[in-house]
Amino acid sequence: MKMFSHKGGIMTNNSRQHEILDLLYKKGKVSVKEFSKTLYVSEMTIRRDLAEMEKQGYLKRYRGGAILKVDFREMPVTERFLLDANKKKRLCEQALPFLRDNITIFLDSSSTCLYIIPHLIKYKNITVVTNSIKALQNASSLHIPCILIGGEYYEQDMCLVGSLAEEYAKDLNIDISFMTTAAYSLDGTISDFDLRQTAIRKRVLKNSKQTVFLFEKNKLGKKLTYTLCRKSDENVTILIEK
Amino acid sequence: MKMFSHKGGIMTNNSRQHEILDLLYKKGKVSVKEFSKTLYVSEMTIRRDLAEMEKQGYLKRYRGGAILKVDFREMPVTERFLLDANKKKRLCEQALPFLRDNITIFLDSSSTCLYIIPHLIKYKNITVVTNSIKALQNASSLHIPCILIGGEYYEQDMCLVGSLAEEYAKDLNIDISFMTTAAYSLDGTISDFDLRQTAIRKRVLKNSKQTVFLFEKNKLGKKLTYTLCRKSDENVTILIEK
DNA sequence: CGAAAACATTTTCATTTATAAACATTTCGA
DNA sequence: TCGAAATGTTTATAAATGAAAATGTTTTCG
Repeated sequence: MKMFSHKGGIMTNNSRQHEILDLLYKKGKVSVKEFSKTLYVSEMTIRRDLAEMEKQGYLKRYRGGAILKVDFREMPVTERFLLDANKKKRLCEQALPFLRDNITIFLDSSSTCLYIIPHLIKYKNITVVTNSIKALQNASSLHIPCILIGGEYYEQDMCLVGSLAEEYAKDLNIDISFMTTAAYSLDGTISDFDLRQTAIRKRVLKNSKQTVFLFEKNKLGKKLTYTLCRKSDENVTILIEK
Repeated sequence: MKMFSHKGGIMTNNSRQHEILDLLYKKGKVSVKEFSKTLYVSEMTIRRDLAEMEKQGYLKRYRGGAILKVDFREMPVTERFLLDANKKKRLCEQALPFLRDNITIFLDSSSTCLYIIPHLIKYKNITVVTNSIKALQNASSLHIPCILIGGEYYEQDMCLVGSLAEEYAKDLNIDISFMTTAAYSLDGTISDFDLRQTAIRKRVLKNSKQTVFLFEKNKLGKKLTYTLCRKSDENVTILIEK
């Protein structure tokens, strides 16, 4: 009974299982009943899917349903997480048209970029490059191949920065980078208050064919100490929360 | 391997227990009544959850409710970490004489090496270099400066390996490395079954002034596919569980 | 202080609910 | 059209739950 191939560890050709994951990412936690009603299949079929997906590490079952497989200490399933989560999720949906098969993407250490990850399983042969431990763990839990940029650990942001990280990033060639910073001003300047984060983003940007910035509304109209780049720069795309 | 039965296992099984933890995070201390009303289950069910979660060390019960455990952050990260914890702790104590102020040490991705970390706070100005996400997080949570070697992520061992990692490791100079492998044979050969792990250890060893190996008894008398080094090599010290 | 009242917890048991296994049916590609 | 895979249905088994009774703990007040 080979329901779907497992090439490269990525779930490539079972659309219902994709929908199960999408639903899970939308709600954090979904019951077998709800899956069954939403996807118009019997509960038994859902259970079979869940069993298989759990075995492959895509999610965690609990009696009655399934729950996202994330480190719950970092990301509580309830309340706060789910609140801004919806905003960020919607913002990230604007980034989807940039995704395609067979590319290497960079995700920075912002929490926003985490919401791109669940969509990646729909594509074949995507490699994630990141300096973020959370992005690493989330992507890897979906069996997406990951490359981590090393360096000094910056605990607060759970990411790697510093001259070592910049050095390491030099050798990596990225198709599309996804990033956020803390400020996007009216005149099109993208800036941040953190020197080291800006430095590594700058380095990655230089090595990326294309860079997509994702800004929530509260980042607009500000200009901070360190400039990363400008709206008008080559290969820079800006997406703003609607 | 015994998967998660409802008692004794990791609690990712039960989504209500996540919510209990979330609530506790928010309020610090919550009564059984409040849990019951908030989560729409009987007090009896809450008590059963609390009992189970207390047994697993996630919280402390008191008459009428529960309190978040202060040392929650120091909790065992995985089941494997817990396995033979005392043995590993004792083994690591043999490594303590090698520690001193103002050095850079390497810790590999074995669970054994994690037990060295708590001792590091006694010294001034120790920097940890590692390719292990767990070592990174544990050391960093004690405010020990950490440098992570980047590379391809190997989810199973939560560490970074591959040619990139080896490349990165080239530039790092280590005073003392602490490592384990899966086999130490009678003729003094240190070997392992994992090619990529062996490769990165080999690279680090080459850049270390001194390397200390830690072996549990069950690693003795075996020889596996890939040789890392020999007992007789320069600057290699071997410590064996007593 | 000490007994009774008030309350919390544990134990036990019946009920509900979820799951998996076995079997039947449908779907879809060769 | 045939056969295998996917899905649905039925049934037994197992697990979770809540109610009630028994036990244990704290509080109150004479």
